[in-house]
Amino acid sequence: MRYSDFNKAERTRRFIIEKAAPVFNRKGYAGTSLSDLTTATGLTKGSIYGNFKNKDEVAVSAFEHNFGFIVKNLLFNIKKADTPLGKLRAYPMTYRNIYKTVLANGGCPVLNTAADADDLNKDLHASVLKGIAQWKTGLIQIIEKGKVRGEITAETNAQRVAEIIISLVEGGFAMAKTTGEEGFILNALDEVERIIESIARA
Amino acid sequence: MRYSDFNKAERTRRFIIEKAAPVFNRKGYAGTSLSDLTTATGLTKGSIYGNFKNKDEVAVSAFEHNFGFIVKNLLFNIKKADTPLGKLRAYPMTYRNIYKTVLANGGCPVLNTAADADDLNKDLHASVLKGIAQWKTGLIQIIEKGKVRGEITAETNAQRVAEIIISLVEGGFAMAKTTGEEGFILNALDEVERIIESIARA
DNA sequence: CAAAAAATATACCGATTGGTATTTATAGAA
DNA sequence: TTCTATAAATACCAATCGGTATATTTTTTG
Repeated sequence: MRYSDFNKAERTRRFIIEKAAPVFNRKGYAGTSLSDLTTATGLTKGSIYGNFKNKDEVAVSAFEHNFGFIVKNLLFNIKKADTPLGKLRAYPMTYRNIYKTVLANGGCPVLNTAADADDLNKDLHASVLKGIAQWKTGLIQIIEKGKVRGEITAETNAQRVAEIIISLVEGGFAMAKTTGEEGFILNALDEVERIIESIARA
Repeated sequence: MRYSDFNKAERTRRFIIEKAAPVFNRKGYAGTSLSDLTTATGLTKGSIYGNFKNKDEVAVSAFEHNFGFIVKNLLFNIKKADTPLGKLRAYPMTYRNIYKTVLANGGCPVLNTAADADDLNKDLHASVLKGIAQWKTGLIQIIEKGKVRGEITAETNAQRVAEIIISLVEGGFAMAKTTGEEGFILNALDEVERIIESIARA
């Protein structure tokens, strides 16, 4: 599946998304202007509007691109593990692998987009909600399977643990990005790992 | 210290900050326009620019106002407690008291402002950094005092615990606000309390 | 390679942006 | 209560905003 497998329009569309993604992630939806996009891509407004309906559509595509990068890495490591506990450990492991890249591109897209899209862009907000729900459901399903298989203690409240893990990772990313101190995300990931071991059956 | 204790300019300045604070917190720096501010206050641009140098100054003042609300509540409860452990417990306790108000005003100002100010507004970013540093230092000092007094185990890494607590609270607020599910912040606060008890000497 | 189709660039639109001089209204001091 | 200082409203500015119609290239197809 090389670039040449697609026609010009599709190639340009992908090119625009790739270039726009880090800009939206850093400057936010309202903070990113069309001229930011023409600068980032080297293309003109006409070209962008020939491939996207409007700025909203570019923003949603950019978010999905950023989110997709994280999901792709997560799935790769989750699939490699063959037990629920192993799959659960794949989450903090994956974030350890990619956190530098994520921070270099402006932080976690889920949190960044969530923070500024709530009141400004309904499509973008819906896309973020879908991402969070997907993340949470994935965690819950693995934990529940772990309980069934006896790897995880029966008293474990899967939803609760899932929400705590998500909050830790998002908060850790946000604080690490804002302060420039990687310790925030690294300590958060340590804590996620500690929580996972604490619900594992001895 | 009533409103009438201040001259007209000071009263108007405070009035503008009060009205602008929730708008900036919800729409972000770039997403809030001058016309948003004139709508929110019922005043004209001339009046706003008569009391503030520019939009940046209104934004910084609004952030400090929002942050001040949280700090005020925190300090009240911290002062009431007379032991380090009690003061530490005052943090999650305070957030439990005010989380509904915080969410109703658009979420935690630290996270909201951090998320969109990083690349757009240096003054605002500096103000957020100061707030986070203040929060973290406060936690560390209480934990260290707890270690000296023997209330908290000597092995406790104060900075680590402080960063985890902050990440949990910020992440919990962000996810609760975005999804509308209070469970995120409530579970995060539960976990903060569990962490505090886990470093308390038996 | 030529013609048709599709993609990109150019030039423009009204509306809104942050910001400022200037005028009018109000508050505070005598 | 009058005068003066100050605060707020009005009217304006150039620049930029998101978006579009049209012209020009560049692909793609026969």
